[in-house]
Amino acid sequence: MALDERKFLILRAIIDDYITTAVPVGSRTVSRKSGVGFSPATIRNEMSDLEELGYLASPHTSAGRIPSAKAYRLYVDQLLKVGELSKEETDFLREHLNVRSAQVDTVLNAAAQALSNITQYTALVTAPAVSSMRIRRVQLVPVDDQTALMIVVTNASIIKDTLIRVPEGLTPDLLHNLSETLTQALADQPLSNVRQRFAEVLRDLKENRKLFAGVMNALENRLEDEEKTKVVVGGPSNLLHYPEYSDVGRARDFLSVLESREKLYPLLRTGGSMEFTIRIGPETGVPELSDCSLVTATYRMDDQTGGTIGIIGPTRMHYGHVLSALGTMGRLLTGVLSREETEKEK
Amino acid sequence: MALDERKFLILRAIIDDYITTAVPVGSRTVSRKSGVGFSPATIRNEMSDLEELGYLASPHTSAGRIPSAKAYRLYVDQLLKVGELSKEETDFLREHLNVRSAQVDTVLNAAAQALSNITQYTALVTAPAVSSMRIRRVQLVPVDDQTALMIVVTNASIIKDTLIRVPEGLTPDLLHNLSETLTQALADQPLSNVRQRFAEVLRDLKENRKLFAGVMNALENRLEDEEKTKVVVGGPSNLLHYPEYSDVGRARDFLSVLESREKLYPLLRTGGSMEFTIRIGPETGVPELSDCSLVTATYRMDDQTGGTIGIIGPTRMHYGHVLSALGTMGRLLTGVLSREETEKEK
DNA sequence: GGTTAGCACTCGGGCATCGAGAGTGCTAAC
DNA sequence: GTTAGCACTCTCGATGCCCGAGTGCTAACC
Repeated sequence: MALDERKFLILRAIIDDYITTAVPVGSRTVSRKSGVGFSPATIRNEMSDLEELGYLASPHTSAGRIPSAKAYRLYVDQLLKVGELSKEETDFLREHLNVRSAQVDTVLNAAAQALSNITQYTALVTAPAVSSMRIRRVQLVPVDDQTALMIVVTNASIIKDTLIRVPEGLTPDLLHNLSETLTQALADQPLSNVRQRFAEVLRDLKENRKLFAGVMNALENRLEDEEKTKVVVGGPSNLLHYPEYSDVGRARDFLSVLESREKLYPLLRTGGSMEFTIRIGPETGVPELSDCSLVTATYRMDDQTGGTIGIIGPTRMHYGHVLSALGTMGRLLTGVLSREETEKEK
Repeated sequence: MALDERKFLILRAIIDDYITTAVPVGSRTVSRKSGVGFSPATIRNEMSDLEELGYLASPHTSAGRIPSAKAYRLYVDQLLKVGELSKEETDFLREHLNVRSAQVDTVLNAAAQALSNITQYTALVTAPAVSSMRIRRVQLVPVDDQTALMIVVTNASIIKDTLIRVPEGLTPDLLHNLSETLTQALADQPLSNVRQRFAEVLRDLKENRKLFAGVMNALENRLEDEEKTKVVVGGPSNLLHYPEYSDVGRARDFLSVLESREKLYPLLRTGGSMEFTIRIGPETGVPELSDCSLVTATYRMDDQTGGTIGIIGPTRMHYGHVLSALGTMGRLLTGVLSREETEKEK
């Protein structure tokens, strides 16, 4: 059975109400709402239908009804009107993102903080994917006789650094020269090409072969590590405000998901080219999050997909507001991380 | 009134019991304990005295008694026997600390993780104080025409990096030379001396004065920032297991303290030269932590005080175990961070 | 005189009871 | 097709009650 106009209307009214109150909605409540000109009895019939169709559920006989995951799905797909963020809110986000330091880490932290503040849910932010970066420079810095620090400067001034072992007797000047060679070979390459380019360099090389191979290994390992690890969480305790988490057990479960990068990270792998991804309850695939929803968006870095930002909240979250907040933040982040030479820190 | 032998005995029995059960202790329970050869009635008299002296409190008439902060104070000062960690536990800590990466960040994270695991409380770890570090190298890496990345390599391979603005037209080679000059001037200096040394370098300098001044500013700002920010938290949700936090409101308050570096950091400023600092309940000075205790210890880096590690738990925490865990971890960290050339990553 | 048994008393937690309120589903009338 | 009415169900909060745990006091005991 397709849902007719009136069912949509009623369903939306119920969801809207439930999102703000977290209390099961009864027929009287819906009937009183503006825009619905029917008596409770009529509403009841419709609600009964909606329940049968799987959009509503009753916690028990004499409570009202609450929307099911299926209802939220419908809601975000068809009923949702995404508003713009208010001027104040946009300014709030922009301001919070305007940190002195140009360190990407700091920016991401600020972003998570701002998002969690503005939504009052929990924010997740991943670092830009390495695949979206290009190498600017590779620099080897001597640390002691046998160790050097390899520093990779990418666009957006992300730094990856690793200690590598070097043959003894390499002078700073020699390392500097090696750095130049490496930089020339690798500059402006996307990181995904590194292995290949490296192989070419290696082929043309006479001396220091071993060193270069070591550098390459270190580089690759480091990048893989990095890719997997970094998720910044903002406002983890925000969700404890909501009645969904008045039970400590649930709260603990939720928080322990946030502590485990392994569970968190897959959720933030961007699913295709969509601007937004919304996962409702069970759709997250994480049992502990079965009454949470996760909304993610991506930001870009120099026209490549950069990273993911997301909000976790109860399934009855304010999807509209969250979407617009993520949208705005995505644009802001894209701007900040891509600005390159356009702006300088003081 | 001084406490006689028997009062000590009884008080310890009560505290021991309460620490493991979290349930108010009655006279019968104490009497049944091994080592106490008195009837409940006698115990009652003593308990009554202890209450009058401020060591015990009764939640209400017909519950048992619970230890006061004063009692815990006495307990840790005089009654506590600090055991050694078991072989297994020591191995556990060592193993968890044995991470591939030599990055200090990673090590600190691992330490926090291991500590929270082994104690089942919440662990705090601060990065080594900048004052305890020495500069190994200063390196300027070109990023684009007007920007360079300044990298400071310190012992324990901590990296501080900042973008600075440079005059146009500086070639990589020139920057490299500048780096050499800086390194020679600053190498092996403790960071606290930097300003002074810098001034000397600056005096002898003819060209590039401005650039050097810029570098110096950037360096100092960066260091100050760093000092204030970094606190690694391990197992924040661990405390939610305890009945003290069966109320979500308390849990939220606690967690929000962990989220605020401002409240957290002062707690970890090491108070003097003590090996351990124990702050019980109100002694923390943070209202939200009034029924928590905080135990901290320090680790060293190259014979300087490095940073702080700490455990937050309920006031009825297993002080003995926590102390030995912190002691062991402190030694391990000191070892790892000071090993310098003694070991290399694969 | 310190120690202990006995006993009356107190208090909170658990449990059943009860009524109020909210909401439903059904039927019959509009 | 819509609505009013009504009986029914279920939760929630309040009330009262009992039980157990624990205390404090007194008097007896060693």
